[in-house]
Amino acid sequence: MTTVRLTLPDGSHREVPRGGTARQVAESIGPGLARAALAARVNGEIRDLDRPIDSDASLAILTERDSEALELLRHSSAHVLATAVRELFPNAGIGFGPPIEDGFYYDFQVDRPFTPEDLERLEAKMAEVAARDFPFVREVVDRLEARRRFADDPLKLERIAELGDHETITVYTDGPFVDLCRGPHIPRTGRLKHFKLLHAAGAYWRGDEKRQMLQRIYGTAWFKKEDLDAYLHRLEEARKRDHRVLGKQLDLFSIQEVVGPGLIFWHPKGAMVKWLLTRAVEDDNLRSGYDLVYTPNITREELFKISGHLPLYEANQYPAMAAGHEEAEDVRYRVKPMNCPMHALIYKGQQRSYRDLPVRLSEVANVYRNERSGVLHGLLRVRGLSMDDAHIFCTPDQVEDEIFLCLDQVDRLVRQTFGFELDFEVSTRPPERLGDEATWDRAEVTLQRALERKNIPFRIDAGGGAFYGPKIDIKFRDSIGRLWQGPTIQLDFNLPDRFELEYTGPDNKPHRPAMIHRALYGTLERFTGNLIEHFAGAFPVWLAPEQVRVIPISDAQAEASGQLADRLKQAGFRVHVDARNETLNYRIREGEVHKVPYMAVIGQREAESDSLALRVRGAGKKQEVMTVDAFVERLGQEVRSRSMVP
RNA sequence: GCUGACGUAGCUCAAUUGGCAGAGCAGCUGAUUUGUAAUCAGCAGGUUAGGGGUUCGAUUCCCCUCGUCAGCUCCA
Repeated sequence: MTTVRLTLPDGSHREVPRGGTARQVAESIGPGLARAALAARVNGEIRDLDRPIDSDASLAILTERDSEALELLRHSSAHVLATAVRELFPNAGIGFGPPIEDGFYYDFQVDRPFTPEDLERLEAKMAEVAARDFPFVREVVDRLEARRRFADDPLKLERIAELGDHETITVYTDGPFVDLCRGPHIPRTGRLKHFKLLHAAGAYWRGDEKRQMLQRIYGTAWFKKEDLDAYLHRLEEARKRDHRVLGKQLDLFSIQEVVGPGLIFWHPKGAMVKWLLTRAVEDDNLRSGYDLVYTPNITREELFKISGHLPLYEANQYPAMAAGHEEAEDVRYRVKPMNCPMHALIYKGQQRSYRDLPVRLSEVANVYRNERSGVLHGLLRVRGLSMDDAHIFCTPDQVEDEIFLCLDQVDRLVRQTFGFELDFEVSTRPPERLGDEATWDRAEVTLQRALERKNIPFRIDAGGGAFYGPKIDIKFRDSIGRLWQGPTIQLDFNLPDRFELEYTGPDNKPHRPAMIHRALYGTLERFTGNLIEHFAGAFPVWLAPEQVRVIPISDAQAEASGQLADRLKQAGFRVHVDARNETLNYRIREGEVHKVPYMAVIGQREAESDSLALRVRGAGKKQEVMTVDAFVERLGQEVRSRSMVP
């Protein structure tokens, strides 16, 4: 009898008969490991514990301590969910059921959508399936057999038809349920103990909105009860930092039903944050060699025909408006969804020499996009956007340097200033696009090479580019982990053609410039929303709408408090006095709840000594008494350096 | 846009099988003059998102519209 030699992670070796399993190895090491074993990593590939091993290999036994095991648990949980669904809804069609971050989902084709009561029943049924401790059994089948087994399930048949001829088709059985699945799985359903079904929602089959809508059930699963509880608690906590909740509590912004969804009212405090952010980016732009421009909010729609926005972007634009009084009736206007055509016109307005390039035009501009109603989301997805937009016109061989400049700005203004972790993605050509293939090839390569030269890791989002060019997208996470695109750097070799932009080269001949669209924050709306969640509403002092709240202990210090506030205002700080007829405790609490960075408490001692008792946000009772001059010095330093305090 | 859930005072939430719409906070008035996270009392606050229907009677049941939330699709 032949054996295979297995190398364990500690470098030791085990021999098992050819066709032996990882489970046997685990058993030979010890009963504890045998009980804990969930799967195996064989030559780097995760496999079922009971899958035979046919040749010498490296082998690691996976237990719940391995992160891969959690993914397996969730994938198996999805199968258990499907098992439960088939028990209660025998006719349900079975779609996809993958593990996802923190959980899993499964898509079903059912006669009616799932109700919250259905989810309760399904959860109970899942517990039952888990308790019966069915083994997950892997089986290799040929195409004919696969078709036969899933003959009554068109969704599965569609997937079988897509599998290549050389691909191994496997099915997994747990108790009464059989699924077409690549695996691997945990050994038995009994390992599933701590799970919860979270919600149901519609989801298009194959992610295609032209196809039928299936019903998706989301759930979460963990090895330990503490982990499940901690996760559910984390979801609750996240709700508290939701920018829509904080926006109301801190009176930053509102959205008014009479005016319409996706249109933001910036209240005084939110407007201050937005203004400070705008100043910061304009400041950086001017220092980085950009010029500032302002362009119209509406235009004859001819402009968007030239640019190609019509008809390619028309679904996202507001419909045309009738002509002004003195113009012919067939002249129609559009509100602008983007600034690029406007900036292209400024470029085109004069003869440009290669000596003038790059021309960098920046504008924090309001644009309006008719986003579909279901996608709107607080500040993170709106219809009226303030873009910190800019367009760079340069020679083709300046492109890479200009992209470096943009990446440096993003690093300085976004990563360093706010401590955001950045997540880079290159989005390539979409199905609906302008321009020829060679141009797209060149543009996509340019972007990737720029990131590689900067040693910035990135992912590829195939087909995610704009209609006029590929882009580097940079994403943020919101309070519950959803990704939102912030900064974007987009290459465009198409608009220069459509507007026939030119510069005169050293050869005294006309050349076509390249064009880069770029936004550092993305939009002020989305960026501010992300910032609110990032700081949980507690802005660093340079960004806080109210930096200092002066609190007299009693009426006797009201005048001294007013004078202190005036001095601080003269020094350029944002200050309010809270001399309301309330207890000191009440006013301190208000200041903390409203997340004011500093409270300056003025009692008799302070009033007499030109000093203040400083209470720092979040630091509790620990107060510091200092002179007014010392405080002004400290505050000024913190604001100038945009330091992340308190 | 699609699927589902939801919409009660400025905010957070109650209201039994369809039977007079309520509380806390915020607001206003008064008392209190406070040394670091909610002083006390009184007053006021509503076309129950909007419209239609069923009913003796609708916050409650049905239909339509608008909006919000979650997900899908789309996107900064």
